[in-house]
This record gives sequence, C-alpha cells and structure tokens, in this order.
Amino acid sequence: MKSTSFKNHISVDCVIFGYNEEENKLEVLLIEQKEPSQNSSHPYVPQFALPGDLVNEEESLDDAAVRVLKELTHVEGLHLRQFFSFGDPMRVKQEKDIEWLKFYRSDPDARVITVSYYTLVRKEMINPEPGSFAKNVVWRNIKRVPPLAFDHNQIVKKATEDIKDRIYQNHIAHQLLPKKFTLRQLQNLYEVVLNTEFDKRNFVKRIKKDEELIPLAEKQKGVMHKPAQLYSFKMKKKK
Amino acid sequence: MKSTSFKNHISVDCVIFGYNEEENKLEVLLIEQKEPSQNSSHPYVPQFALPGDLVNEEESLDDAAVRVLKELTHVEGLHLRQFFSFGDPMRVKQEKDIEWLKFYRSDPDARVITVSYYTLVRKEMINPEPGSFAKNVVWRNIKRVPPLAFDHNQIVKKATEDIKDRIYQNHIAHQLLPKKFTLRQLQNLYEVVLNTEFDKRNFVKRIKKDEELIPLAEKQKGVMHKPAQLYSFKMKKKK
DNA sequence: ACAAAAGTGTTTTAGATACACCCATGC
DNA sequence: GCATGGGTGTATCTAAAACACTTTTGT
Repeated sequence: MKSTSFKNHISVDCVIFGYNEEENKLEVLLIEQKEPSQNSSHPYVPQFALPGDLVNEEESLDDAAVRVLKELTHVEGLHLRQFFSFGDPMRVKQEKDIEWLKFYRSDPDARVITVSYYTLVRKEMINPEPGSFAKNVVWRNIKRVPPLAFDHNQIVKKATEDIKDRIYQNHIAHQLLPKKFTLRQLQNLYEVVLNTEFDKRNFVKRIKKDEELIPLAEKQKGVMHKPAQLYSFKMKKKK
Repeated sequence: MKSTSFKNHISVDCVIFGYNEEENKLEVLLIEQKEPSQNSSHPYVPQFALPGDLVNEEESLDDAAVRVLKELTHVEGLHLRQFFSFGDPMRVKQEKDIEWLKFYRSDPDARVITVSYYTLVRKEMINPEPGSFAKNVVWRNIKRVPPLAFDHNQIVKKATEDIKDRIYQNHIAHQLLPKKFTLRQLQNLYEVVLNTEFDKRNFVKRIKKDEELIPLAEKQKGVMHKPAQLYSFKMKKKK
C-alpha cells in the first residue's frame, strides 16, 4: 500500500544571459567543469555546463538557484525566474557525463530532476569567478553555445524561447541599460534579445507605450556623428 | 568533495479542467483521499486533492503524469502540459496532511517536489472512476474550488492563469466541441475559459483568423428560437 | 403574438508598418 | 567636405471595439 521508496536528486540549473552592450550580443554564462582526479580508468574530457547543482534539504527551489549560482560563479543579487523542469531518466546517463558524476556525486547513478531558472543581466554588472567544482567560468554567445554537459543545450534553448515571450513585460530594460542611455542603445537591446531588427521611428513609438522615457539635458559626447539625446527611465504604472 | 546524499521524492500533479458545456462552466477534477486506517491517534479529515503521486524510477515526468492520472481516476489519452514545479520544503509539512502521508508514504517526512501538468478536456468525454488511494473523484467549479491537500490550491490557481495565456494558440477548441457546433457554442467556450464576454459579431471576426469554420448544410433543431447554423472545423496552417 | 436567441455591417479607434531626408559632430 | 549615425513625420493597412435591428423558430 505504501508508495515505493526510491528517491531522486533534485538540482537547479541557471541560465544567465549576459547582455554585452559593446558588441550587442547576448551571451550565456557557463562553467567549465573541474576535472575529476585522474585515477579513473576512463578518459575524461572537461565539459562546459550551466551553473547548477543539487538542492539542499530544507531549501526552497528558488533559494537553491540563488545559492548554487553563487557557489559556482560568485554571482549574486539576481532575480531568477523558474521556467521548466527536466526529468528524463536518461539525462544523466550519457557516456560524456558519467566520469564527472562518479567523482562528484556520492550516488552517481541516481536520477536527477532539474528545475531550471533564467535571468537576463548586463554582462559587466557581474563579475563571475569560478567556485566549487567550476574550474572556470566563461561567457559564450548564445548563437554559438558549445556542446554542454547533460541536457544543458536543451535547457538553454528553452530559456531562449521563453525570454522572447516575456521581453515586453516587466520593464526588462531597466536593469540592462545604464541610467543614461540613447534610443539606439534601447533599440539594440530589444533587437538582440528578439533576434530581429526594427525601424527606429516605429520602435520608439511602440516602446513609449510601455516605458516613460525622460529626455535629459545632456547629449552623447565624443562620437563622430550627430550626438544622440540621452534618456532615463521613469517607471510607468502597468495597464 | 562529493555532494551530500539526501534525496527527495518527486511527484506529478495533474490539473484536469473539464468543460461542462451544458452549464457553460469550467470544472476541475479532484480526488477525495481515502482515509488511512483509523488506528491513528490523530483525527483524520478526508481532503480533496489533485490527482498526483510519486514518479517511478526510470519513468519520465511526462509519462508519470499520464500514469498517475490513470491510476487515480482511470482517465487516459489526454495530452498533459507541464507548467510549473513546486518545491517549498513546507508544502508537505502542514498538519492537515501529515496523517495521510504517514499512512501512504514509507517516508512521510521526506520532502516532495512536484512537477505540475494541466489539460483542458470536454467533461463528458472522460468518465473518471476512483482508483488507488482515491476514494472518490469529483468535479468542482473552478470558481469554487474547496480547500485542497498540500499546496494544491496554489497549483490550480497557477494552471488557471497559464491556460488563459495560451487559449488562442493550438486550436484548443477542436477537442472541446462536438464535430458540429454553433457559433454560440464556440463563443461560450472562449468566454468561460477567459472569464469574460464578447460581442458576437466581433468574436466571429477574430476567431476566423485562427480557425477555418465550415458551414454545414444543417441547422440546429428543436430550439424555441431561430435555429443556428452548424459548423465544423478545418485545420488552418499556423502563421 | 410572443419569447428567445440567431444573424448580420458599419463606423471609429488604435496599433503596426512602410518609407526618406536632413542634421550635428569628428576627422 | 565627407563619413557616420541621429533625428524626425506621414500615409497606409490591419485589428479591435462599439453598436441595434431583423429573422426564425416553438409554444
């Protein structure tokens, strides 16, 4: 009558999108896994992976995501959004991952269900440094994500789709631009996230419905063309 | 170095919305928990709950949702959509739930993370019958959902929000109306899911962009008013 | 004849799209 | 003076919303 008693590991994985304004690119934060001890009989090829790890006892999923991100990358203070859970029994059974699991998990054969989170942040606002089993942290263009550990490529893909659906909500640009910015900077951000291009006149008309843009008594300096007007945001009440 | 080894239970919960066309209501399928043996020192008050149970070893989350729904309600053949995971450590620690857990779980104190699914189905197309630890199955209007076990009220709420965001996608009406239907039937369905009302002229104009409606050589019969034209759907290619 | 819901079009408003030329600066 | 990107307005199209009277049936 009682339910069978096997249990699972629960992990969280974080997809941190970094907005690289200089090059107008979206990048994703990856860790490079530390190599297990080389005593193993199997060859080990270090892999890139999303920052993610097991959830602790008595810790909420949201809290775990924040903690794990901090432990592996020393990045904190971000608002992470849960978007999907991945639980295919085979997701931790691939050849490429078993050596790593053997070394880092007391029960390497255990099934792991992962709850995934993402956020979008201005790349230079965070300064990731490797921690825990991360040998290194790297940014990679989302258009050229390398093969990742486990099913992390699939997770990145789903996060990318999800963020597009939500960009026009929640004033996503507020954290991603400097306090003073030009309309071109704002447009670049939307274009790179949505992977498209807009007519600049039409773009401003649309964006002004969602954002109140305050023109400042200040202009761009040192550019080899007509200097752009600077703006700042004012929070608009939601409709 | 190795990760600590405690584990968790994983469950799935299913929010089955039933469209009751007669009364133009949306209802949610609940089970009534079987009472544990009365040997217990604690009083037990049977509760309503979503159909849900632990995921088996080697079973995908999607498969588990399908299986669990079948075991508890004998309902099968539905397409369930994953929408959110709930993992608050306290979600299985409330007084109201501990007696049930003690009886039905070999490890009643274990943490349970649940992955939630929903679907929307024509109520009379399924014939739920209780199974497993379900003493009974009942439909309840989504506007009057009783207090449920665990955090299931929260799960229902989130599913209700999510389904509204997606009703205009994926031809949701195709499974929910009879092969031959009137425009009023179609409009009623949208109105009850979105909890709103439309002007019938405007509604048809809008819906015709998503759905190709084929007028049949047949009319409603036996009604005490002008009989309505019957239609059927033709799948339109997505834009 | 009455009650009930079906059927039917036009006008107005708002949002989305398409489109091209002049301007201010650094070199 | 030239290269560079900034700044600007209008016309068109499409979608959404508001709105009321006539028709057909059963009783």
